[in-house]
Amino acid sequence: MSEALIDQFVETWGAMGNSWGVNNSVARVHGLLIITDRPWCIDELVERLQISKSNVSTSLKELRSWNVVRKVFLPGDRREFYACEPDAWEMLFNIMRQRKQREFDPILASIATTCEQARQCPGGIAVERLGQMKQMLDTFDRLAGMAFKSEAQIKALVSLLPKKK
Amino acid sequence: MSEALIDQFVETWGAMGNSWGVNNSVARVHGLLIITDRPWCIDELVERLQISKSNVSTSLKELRSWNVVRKVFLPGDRREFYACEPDAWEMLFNIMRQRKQREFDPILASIATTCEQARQCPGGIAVERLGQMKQMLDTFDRLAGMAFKSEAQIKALVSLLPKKK
DNA sequence: TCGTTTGTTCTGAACTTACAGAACAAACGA
DNA sequence: TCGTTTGTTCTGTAAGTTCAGAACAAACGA
Repeated sequence: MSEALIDQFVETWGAMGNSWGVNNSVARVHGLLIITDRPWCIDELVERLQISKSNVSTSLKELRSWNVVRKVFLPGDRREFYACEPDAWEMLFNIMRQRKQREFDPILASIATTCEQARQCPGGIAVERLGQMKQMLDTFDRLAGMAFKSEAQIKALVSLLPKKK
Repeated sequence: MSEALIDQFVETWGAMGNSWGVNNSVARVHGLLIITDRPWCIDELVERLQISKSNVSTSLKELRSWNVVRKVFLPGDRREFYACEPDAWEMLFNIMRQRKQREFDPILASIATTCEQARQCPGGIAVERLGQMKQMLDTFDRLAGMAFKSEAQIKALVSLLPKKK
């Protein structure tokens, strides 16, 4: 019975991954590690999720690159086990940090360059609009920087929010 | 010369779309509308971006569904023109609202259900962990709700942030 | 040393997505 | 009315992604 609930969560997490550009297998592996809250080795994951070993292997590599999963060595077992980051907020922050670095920073840099060049030679370009965009992205950048630097405060702040409904 | 700068921005915006799960053509059309800050009709877009009319048409439809582009009628011209939302922050908020609705809310609902069911029958599932996840998503939900309700305040707040660097 | 266990990377087939061009539909003017 | 302009939807192909299985590599014990 509870197996079905696990599946339910794993599939939901997979769907979440899908809408956020994360490969389905990657998200499913992650979901399983989250919901069972214990280390799994590759073959167990293959068996449980019914996907190939290569797929599991690359998915775990990906998850480690996001700092949301780490290797765990269990005494007396040669196999490598994998466990997910135990703190949900920490997990979220790790993902956001990585995404920002990989997907946001280069774009901000590129737009800053364009903005600089446009100042010299306007032409058909809407310099004002470009500036507005740049300013918005800068603000985003600053906010993210602040949040990542004072994670603890953010979490504390969040915990003070009025409770649901 | 400035044409090249426009291209530069359009490609950057396209890349941004890519990393956030938005189709490249859609993002490029959007980028062009943003950076030139004037209404374009379909054939102009076809000509300028060198993509097919069908592609432009569906891209515009998509952009309208995100509330970031709207039809504009120019007096004395039968054609439909398209212009993007003039305020960058408004644009961002519109996108976030839509994405939350489409991609976040259903998942939160699904996890809430799982959470409820798990309370009744724990089994192999880590109820505590599931609760933690749910709580995090709830917080996110609440934050978003607050932000969307008091958009003006958020913008005001943001404008008070210490300036860059 | 060699065989076994464990994990990673490569390869091609299956599936999915993107998109140009064709077909179609609607609005307008003659 | 019919032809022209404008815009949308359909269809087949091309391009890209995903993933199982095969090949490979490394670590360990005998």
